[in-house]
Amino acid sequence: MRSQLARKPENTYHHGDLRDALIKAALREAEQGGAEAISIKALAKQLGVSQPAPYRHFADREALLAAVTAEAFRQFSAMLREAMTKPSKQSKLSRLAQATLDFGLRRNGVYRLMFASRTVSCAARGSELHEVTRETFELVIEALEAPAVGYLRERQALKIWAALHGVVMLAEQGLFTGEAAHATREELVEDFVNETKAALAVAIKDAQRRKKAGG
Amino acid sequence: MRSQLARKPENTYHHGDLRDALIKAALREAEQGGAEAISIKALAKQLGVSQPAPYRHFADREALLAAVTAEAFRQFSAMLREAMTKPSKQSKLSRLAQATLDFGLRRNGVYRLMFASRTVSCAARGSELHEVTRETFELVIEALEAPAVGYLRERQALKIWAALHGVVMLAEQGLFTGEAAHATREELVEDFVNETKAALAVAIKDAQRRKKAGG
DNA sequence: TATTCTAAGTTATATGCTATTACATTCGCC
DNA sequence: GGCGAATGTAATAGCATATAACTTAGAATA
Repeated sequence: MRSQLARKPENTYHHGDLRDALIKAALREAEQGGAEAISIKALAKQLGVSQPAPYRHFADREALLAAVTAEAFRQFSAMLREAMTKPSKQSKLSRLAQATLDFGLRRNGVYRLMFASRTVSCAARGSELHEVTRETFELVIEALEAPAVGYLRERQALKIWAALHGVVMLAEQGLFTGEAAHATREELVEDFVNETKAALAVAIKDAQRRKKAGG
Repeated sequence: MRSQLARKPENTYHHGDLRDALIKAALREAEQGGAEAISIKALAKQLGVSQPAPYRHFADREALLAAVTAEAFRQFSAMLREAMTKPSKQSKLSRLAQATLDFGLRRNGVYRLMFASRTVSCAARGSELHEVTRETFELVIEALEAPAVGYLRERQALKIWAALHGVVMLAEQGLFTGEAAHATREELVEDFVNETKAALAVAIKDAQRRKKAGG
């Protein structure tokens, strides 16, 4: 590893860290146009290597996309983690929700790469990509700040996670910009967050009462 | 218009209805692989016309995708309408929700084409595509079977719509198949439906009470 | 009915991307 | 210092989008 730079130093045969540079550059390209915007050829040119060089590091385009998507999930997780960690008056869940919405709208193309492409759903169990998606979901569970009672927590995590993704999707589809949309994305997200908190509180209290009565 | 068939009759110079045949064939291709699976060249071959023939009907690939997506929305709307219309013990909203989930999972590729591609978000206001997406959303509002009180109805429609899309998305990502997912998609959808009904009932009663008190 | 205009098709071709093959260079290890 | 593996390059095949120039059939009208 001679270089951490995206661009290859001049007059060198070997790039130094082409694999990593490819992933980073591809992520930049995906920022706007999603997976479609990622072209092996264009990346190679951009990084100053020959067109087939990337194939030394990735079997084919799909493999590159998988690696890029995994990196995107890591960045996403890091961002969520940061949002959850920083001191704030708001709850962890609220901050996670806002961060998700923010990521989905600001980094539109990357978001589509992560949640709306065939790449993820085709990821084999045990693959790097499959792992990072699971790890991200763990963060959602953590954000609930609730004890594990049966699978109540997982269920609520799935629900709020689904709702958040739905809001991002509709926002990108333009359903919030029409005349009929007299609810902001932020309002809806806060609604979902509050409903989740309420449902979780009720369900857990209920489950514990039942347990006490039964034992 | 000599022919409604997908395939061109033999020994004819003109196809007869190539535009329509292209849209239908493209939709078939998208069924599995989404937008990526749609290739102008392949479609032309399939329909027995020369490779550039489609360009007589669509300026470029994007234009074809837009038309295909619009057709997909029409089919989707028709399916929702049917689900809502048929006699059943369940509420309209419940049936719409189940139909949406069903469509999203069965016709995965088409669903991605509709809700997860750049095509829709780039559709200009007033375009055919923009219109059909709005019409579909009108169905959701209708399914609530609630009177219009301010924008409460629109707001709840947006919420349930978002939630449903989120469930489809996570299901396709495989978050429901892991060990941690001890909630079925159907359960979650029914949860969302019930919450929507409850919230709507409360909000409308509340608004009407306030109106009576104010007047 | 013959003519002519236009819509819709054809062949040929330019350009860009993926991917493979065969060859070249450098790095790291012994 | 030499050798093998890793990592690059050049050349090329194959497929997709898109355009240009030409051709045919259908329809509209004199």
